[in-house]
Amino acid sequence: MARSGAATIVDVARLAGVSPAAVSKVIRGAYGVSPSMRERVEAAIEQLAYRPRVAARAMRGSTFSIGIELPHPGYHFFTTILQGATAALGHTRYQPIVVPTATEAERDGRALDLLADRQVDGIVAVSPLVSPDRLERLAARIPVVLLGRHDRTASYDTVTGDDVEGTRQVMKHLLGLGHRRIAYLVQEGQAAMPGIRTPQETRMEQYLEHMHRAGLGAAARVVRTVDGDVVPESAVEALLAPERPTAILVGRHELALEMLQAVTARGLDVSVAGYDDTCLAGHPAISLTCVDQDGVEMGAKAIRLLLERIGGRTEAAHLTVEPTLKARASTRPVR
Amino acid sequence: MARSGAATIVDVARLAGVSPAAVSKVIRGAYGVSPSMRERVEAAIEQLAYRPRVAARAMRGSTFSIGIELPHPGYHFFTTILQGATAALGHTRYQPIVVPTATEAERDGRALDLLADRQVDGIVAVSPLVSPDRLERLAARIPVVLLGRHDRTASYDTVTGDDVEGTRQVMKHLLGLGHRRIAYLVQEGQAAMPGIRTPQETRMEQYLEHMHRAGLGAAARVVRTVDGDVVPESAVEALLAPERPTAILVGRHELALEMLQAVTARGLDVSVAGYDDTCLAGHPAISLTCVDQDGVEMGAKAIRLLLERIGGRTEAAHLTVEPTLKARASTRPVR
DNA sequence: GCCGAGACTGGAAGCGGTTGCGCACTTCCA
DNA sequence: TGGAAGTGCGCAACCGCTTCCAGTCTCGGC
Repeated sequence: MARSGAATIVDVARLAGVSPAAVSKVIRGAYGVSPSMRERVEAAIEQLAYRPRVAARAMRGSTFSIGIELPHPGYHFFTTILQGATAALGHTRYQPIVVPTATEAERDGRALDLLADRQVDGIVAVSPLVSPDRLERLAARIPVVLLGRHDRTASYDTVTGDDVEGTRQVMKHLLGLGHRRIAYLVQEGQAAMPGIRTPQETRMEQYLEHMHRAGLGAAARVVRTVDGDVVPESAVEALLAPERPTAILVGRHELALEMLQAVTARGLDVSVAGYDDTCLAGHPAISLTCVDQDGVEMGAKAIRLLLERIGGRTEAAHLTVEPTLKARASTRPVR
Repeated sequence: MARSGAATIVDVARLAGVSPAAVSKVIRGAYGVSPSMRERVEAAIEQLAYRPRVAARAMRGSTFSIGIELPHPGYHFFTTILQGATAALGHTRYQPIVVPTATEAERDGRALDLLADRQVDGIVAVSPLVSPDRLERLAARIPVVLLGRHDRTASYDTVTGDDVEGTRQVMKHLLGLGHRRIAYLVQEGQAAMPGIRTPQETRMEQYLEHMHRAGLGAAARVVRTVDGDVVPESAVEALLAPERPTAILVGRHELALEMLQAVTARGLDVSVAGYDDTCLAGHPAISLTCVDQDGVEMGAKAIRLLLERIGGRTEAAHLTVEPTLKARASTRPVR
């Protein structure tokens, strides 16, 4: 036994009367072990409660772990992706490890480096704000799947909600209800990253496009809010002052809930629609219309792509997940 | 350069014209390096974009990582703890890694083993359902802090919400509003683990205690629901049938929201109070009365205890976080 | 001028696994 | 019966970093 008290592969080998190399083969299910040896080794492993150390394996072999980079664990949509991913990993030999990017400073991809330092076998990243060339460099060494990126590259795979279609649906819905003065609320910092097309940016562009096509280009109005959880009073005022829109489309779920609250609190008849669904959007007391992206599906697809890459696929894959509009009480016909 | 393309400590040493041992000392900030050597080494590190591999460090030294075991990332309260923990880790040299326990099967502590296999320097676990002796064994090897455990042991630290005080406050609130027929809704599987005192169990006991003391022992009524996110129709029926209580206390936030929804949908005048606060509980359209536990504070305290342990403390510490009652519209005076 | 203390620095031995390769032993076919 | 092919297993060399320890160099005090 080593000093730490835990058994090593040598202890197992000694007890089973075989070489450490043989034990290694057994635990990896590698070729070239007789049933009798396997049996003895497995008994020894059991008896010593042996567990291979990930670090030692990583020195030469594989860590059998998938790194998931998750910004802002408090956002419901992101945890949905996480659920899908961990579920998809369930019956494989790979383990998920999550690195939360808590601070703003880490959003630049530092968290991805941390995962690379851990020599994970693949990375699922939800970071929309990392520069493409940084990702290129990373993907050259480790399989990487990006979620929600609209840039297509050969070096990493992507899984993206169809923001064009989602925006089309919700705009059609609002226009169909008779709305003409429709505003768009977007999170600052999400709409203007050079070289990166974030989902919120795409949605905003599509919003403008649809307004234009409906002959409402002059009525289009984009309000930006700071990067954070709350809609500042100034943005609310900007939107709800007289000459206000009759409907507001919001780029991110949490902000939509806030906006809806602000509208309700003022007793105004302004429709609000958002992106991403949660159980609370469906709560009768809230009933927020939104474009539902299937996060579980997205997480699962990301893992599938990653495992394919690890399995040897070299050409890039780009998957799209179709959103569905959940029309609820927060959007009403214009009076 | 190694085959993987990334620089190793030897590459840095060669470029800087020093020994690998010297580089190691520089990156660890260890004693015994001259300013001039440090300078050269740092330049070489910069030039090669060198990053030490966690696995190799783990072989002899420390991984500088803290493992956080997080059940059910979708529950808001848990992610709050995570936020507090990662924030507290912010300016240390330690990195958080999160292992989500997605499936029911993993709740028995398997996730803790996975963290141990990674040789993390410490573990924060939110798992209420792991047996104490399993934790003892783990804590003998690695510093462990448990959240929300009411069992006090010498081998691991705990951070716990004061469930006695929290229940006292909400019961006083309900009794003060004139409620007499108060029921308690608890998640099955949380209230009857041998040898483990879960928060929900403690709250239930306190509820019964307060009912008794108020001379309402006969009116006390505990309804159990299955272990999951939804309150099954049967439990709702059991609670809301004629002869129903005038107030319902719920052991977990998500269930309280559901229960409130069921009550509202039926147009009944039944007060509902829950545990844990979220921004949505405070949403005017929902306005759920609840006992607010400061998850950020709990996460931060857990990290502080862990760092103390890593720093050498040997005697156990048990911290309590005081909850505060957020009285809202979901609890009203009994008619 | 010598010596001991103190400040740096590097050599080499691990840490616990994996892997390439060779050896011994069987089996198969001519 | 001989040799080729195949199977099962172990030796030893890593993987990249840390740590122990010994060696060198400097410097001040006697």
